[in-house]
Amino acid sequence: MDAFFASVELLRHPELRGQPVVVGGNGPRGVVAAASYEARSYGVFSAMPSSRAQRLCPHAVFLPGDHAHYAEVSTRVLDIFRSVTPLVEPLSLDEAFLDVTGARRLAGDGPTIARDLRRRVLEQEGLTCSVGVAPVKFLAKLATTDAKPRPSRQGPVFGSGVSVIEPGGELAFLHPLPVGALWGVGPATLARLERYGVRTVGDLAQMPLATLESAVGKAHGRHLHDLAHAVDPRSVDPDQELKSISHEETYATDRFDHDELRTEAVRMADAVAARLRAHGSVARTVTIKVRFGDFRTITRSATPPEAVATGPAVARVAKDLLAKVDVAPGVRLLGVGVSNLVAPGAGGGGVQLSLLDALDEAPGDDGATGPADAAWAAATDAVDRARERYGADAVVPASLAGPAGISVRRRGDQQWGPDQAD
DNA sequence: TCTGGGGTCCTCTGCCCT
DNA sequence: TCTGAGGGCAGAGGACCC
Repeated sequence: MDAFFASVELLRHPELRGQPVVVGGNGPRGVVAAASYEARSYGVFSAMPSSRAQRLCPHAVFLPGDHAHYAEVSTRVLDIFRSVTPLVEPLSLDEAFLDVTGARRLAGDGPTIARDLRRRVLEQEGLTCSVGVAPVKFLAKLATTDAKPRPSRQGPVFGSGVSVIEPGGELAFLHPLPVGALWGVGPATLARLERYGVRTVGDLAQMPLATLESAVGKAHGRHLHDLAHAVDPRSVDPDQELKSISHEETYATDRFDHDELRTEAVRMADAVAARLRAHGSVARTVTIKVRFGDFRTITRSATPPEAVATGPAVARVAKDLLAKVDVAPGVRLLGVGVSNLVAPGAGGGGVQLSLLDALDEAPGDDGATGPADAAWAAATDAVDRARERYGADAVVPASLAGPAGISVRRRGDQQWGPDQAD
């Protein structure tokens, strides 16, 4: 999708058409999530600090972003894709790979399907998208970039919207590109490759595999070597397994108080655990992430004997980890995550619950005393049902519910940085 | 200048066990 | 009993992606 979040906002705010529109965090630590092509012509791009975007384009309209709405639109667009082929692998809210090999008899060749999809997305959702057609995944991705509109001083320059790499034409397309265009070549890898005089993908293709492996590591080197020769054995996988779930937040001002951070950890653990249960999994590993005021970032993780799935259980481990962190320098960001996901009761990490545990420890409000998971199993189930019916804030950990109540942030509520008043 | 949130994958290191 | 090698695993961090 082209400038997806900004384009969706323009559908809701048609009066803003033709103006530079920026979606993202508006606070001092916010970043740009998406910029319309008008804004891009001023040098505003995704992931740029909002403060810088404001300096570059002071008359731009800044919108806070609405993750839930974008997810809804994304689901409808994916439905359009799935009407052509079941082999749709979403990459993010605004990108997906489609394997249309089996659809060609009914729907036409790749370029025909691409043009048809573009037309239908525009007709049904009012959004433009760009499509790359190629024999392998990473080339399709590069072709998509090639098909996208380009910002210019005079406004966006629209291309055909469809870029095709025919079988046999892979290397002719690939080798003139800058090596940074390859997936997996970020700033660090680029710097290393430049030391070897590698500028283009063609340069990379000529580099001996052993040299490349010693430059960037074995696995990464082999991978880049394959890509430079247009080799990409990955298939389109519509059932990608989720590996981890996390929730992190940057604060508008640094936090120094351990108790306050503990409460924050409980809130995040609750949100993560809710998503974990919605996914039908339990987790073996809990990780916390702490970013200090000087941007130094540490992670601490633990794999308790029993897998966890409830807010109090995740919070218990997170708080144990947090207790060992010196927060005196000031905490800019705190995060709680779970990984090593397994099915409930699966080997090596089922949630083994003991009645003695339940009797031993009275359920606390925030897991501070280590409430037994057994006692929480039925309650957690009820909490999930209540939230499903009455909203995410219907039931919250007691430690978070002050006299005036509290708004519990959920996924995407603060996707692009803290608010001004946060 | 100042640098979000949610992910995946890889590498390195230290520890434990054989 | 001690020591070193090697494998497996957990933990930590880096790099990268959208």
